Amino acid sequence: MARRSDRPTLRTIAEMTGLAVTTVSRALLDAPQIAFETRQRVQRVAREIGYQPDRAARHLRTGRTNVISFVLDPHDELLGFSTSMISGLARALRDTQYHLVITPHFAEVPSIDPIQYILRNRMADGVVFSRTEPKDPRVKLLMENDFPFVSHGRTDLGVEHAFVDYDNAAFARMAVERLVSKGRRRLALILPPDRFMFRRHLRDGFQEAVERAGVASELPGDINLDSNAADLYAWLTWRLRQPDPPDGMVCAGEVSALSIMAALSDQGLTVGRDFDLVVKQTSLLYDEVRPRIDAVYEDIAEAGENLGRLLIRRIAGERPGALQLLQEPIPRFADLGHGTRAAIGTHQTA
Amino acid sequence: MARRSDRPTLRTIAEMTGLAVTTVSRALLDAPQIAFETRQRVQRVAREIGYQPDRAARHLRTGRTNVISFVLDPHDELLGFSTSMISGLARALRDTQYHLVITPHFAEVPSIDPIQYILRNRMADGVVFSRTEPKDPRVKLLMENDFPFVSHGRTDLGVEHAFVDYDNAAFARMAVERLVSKGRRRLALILPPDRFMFRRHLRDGFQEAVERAGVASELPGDINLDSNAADLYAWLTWRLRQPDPPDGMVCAGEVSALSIMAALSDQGLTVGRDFDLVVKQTSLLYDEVRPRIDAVYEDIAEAGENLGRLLIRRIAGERPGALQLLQEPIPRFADLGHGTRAAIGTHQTA
DNA sequence: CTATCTATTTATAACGTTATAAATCCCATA
DNA sequence: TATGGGATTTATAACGTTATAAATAGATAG
Repeated sequence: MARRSDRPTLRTIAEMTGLAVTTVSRALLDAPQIAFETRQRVQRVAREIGYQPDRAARHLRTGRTNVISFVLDPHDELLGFSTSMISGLARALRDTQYHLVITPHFAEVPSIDPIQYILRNRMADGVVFSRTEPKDPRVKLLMENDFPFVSHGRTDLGVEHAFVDYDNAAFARMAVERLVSKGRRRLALILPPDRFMFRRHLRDGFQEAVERAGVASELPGDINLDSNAADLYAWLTWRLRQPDPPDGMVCAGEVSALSIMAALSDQGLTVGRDFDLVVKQTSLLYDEVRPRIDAVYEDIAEAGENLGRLLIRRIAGERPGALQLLQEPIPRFADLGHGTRAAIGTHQTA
Repeated sequence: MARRSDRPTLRTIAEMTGLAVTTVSRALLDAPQIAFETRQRVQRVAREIGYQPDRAARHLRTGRTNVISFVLDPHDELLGFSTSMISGLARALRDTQYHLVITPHFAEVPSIDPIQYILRNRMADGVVFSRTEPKDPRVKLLMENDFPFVSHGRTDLGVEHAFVDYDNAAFARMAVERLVSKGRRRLALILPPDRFMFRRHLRDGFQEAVERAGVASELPGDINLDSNAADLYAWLTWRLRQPDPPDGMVCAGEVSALSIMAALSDQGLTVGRDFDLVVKQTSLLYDEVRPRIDAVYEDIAEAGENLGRLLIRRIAGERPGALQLLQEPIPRFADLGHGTRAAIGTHQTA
């Protein structure tokens, strides 16, 4: 490891140029009151010797960490959700002063813990997190502490805060309309667990659309997107044998969609002929799945990029109310021509 | 956000107790030369007012960040590999002075970038990363800078460095022996891409075991674990129609295993009757897969925990040569009774 | 009662940076 | 030749911590 004295500091540059440390600092910060020529010279020398400002000293002096933290939820890690999110965040932070640092969160502790950790230890200047709840305690805590954040998802707290959300209600409406247009008349909806805010949006959009279309609908009681794959499979297998089984389904999770397709296939039903399914898709991996299913795409990387951009503006002091974004659903319906080959999941033998 | 003055510092405690700042610092650090009674009093006051040492000031003064960084590889994110790893690392760091911070790495940049980033910006006191290569440039760079690290995987650089690795050769031997004991006589092996070190271990173990057992073997040329799922499916479908198709297979990735099973099923082959498959498994998700397949488990969380522990000892100055660990494979063969129900993947209708 | 030692506490300085206020320089103006 | 003023540079202090050296108090020995 480079010995302490090896690392160039402002003082090194000051000695090399014969200027005062203060002048060097200001020259590098593009502060006013520095002669153009001086600035040039200082910046050139800094570049030549590979000067890198000391984060700790900066942090100590300015109170700013220049770090933005993303809370990594282990539930989100399947199928590259987090990868896309991180990739989008990094894109937003590129060419800014901010570093991206990821704070892990563990399923066994309350969701507020990583936030408290960030606040207590001054790990960052702002934070991004996912999976909001209607009365999200993280949002409460952060607002109390006047700490900048942008949540991925809305809340029902009656306070204005910065967020980026996907228009799940629009997704559900779009899905229902698609199924109805394909002649389906009894639709089921698989929802995320109770505690999440986006469950409401999905349900509201779904209800609204089925009522408008005048078709029958149902919501399984105990089965949700976080259920064990086996439970979902078992439930649907059972349900398909009951009277008036659904002939169309909306599902907001792609892993669950695989279980649904497995159950359908095992019951002798062919998707696209006896049954239709619209899935919310966040990865491109499942473009490979056969039979081809209707999907509505949610661009997580774009969400990440927007979250990053808004957070920077929030840290700069903009009003939270002005930093709210709703992402539009993008249909990738099967007949629009996506995907190419069968690979994962249930295959048709011809 | 707590105003600067709100936050208690050593000075706050010094004023409250009437002691000097230095004394307070030493009392909290459990340094020698402090009266027992003084130490008690200081620590009690610190606890009462919720004193939290300022990381930046500490870092500036001591040169230590008290941070350990894990480089998050997007390739590893599928199926909870990273979650398990992070969870194990966090377990190792609990009740130590160290914070865990995750540094993202992106597929489009060289693997050395995040390491360089950590070094340049003094992001951590030590680093853990995965997917080593025989001549891994990260290992070289870190050794040159005498920067503490433990790699997940070995290298072929001829230098002693700290690592935790899974005994992939033993896994491959175990898999071959299992297949042979089930009567298989023509075995194929699906390997990771060329550049990874563990490809060699897998191949060596496989070769050794097939030679000892005297059975036929083959390795597909262009197909590997990072191949597109569709390519693997297509290759195997083609291969099964050629002369002398394999009747047993070893696969070191669970996602690929699904494609293999899909291809087998689509060719009318039943795993367990016409064909056998041994998979290296790192998640428990696929306990649900049917037909039941033979798996050998790799405990990633345990690897993470060991990586964390060894890294702390490395930072404390222990010789790298003394910090090397090989993890033993754990068989989870189907007849040992794991898993319960069909759910994801290819299902048998009867 | 003074000198010496030990136990404990404290003053000082420094890590590298930047905010503030003060100083210097150069030139134009009176 | 002063004088004012804008442009530029610099000295000083501070962020919160800890390493080092110095100081103090109390106890023991001579």
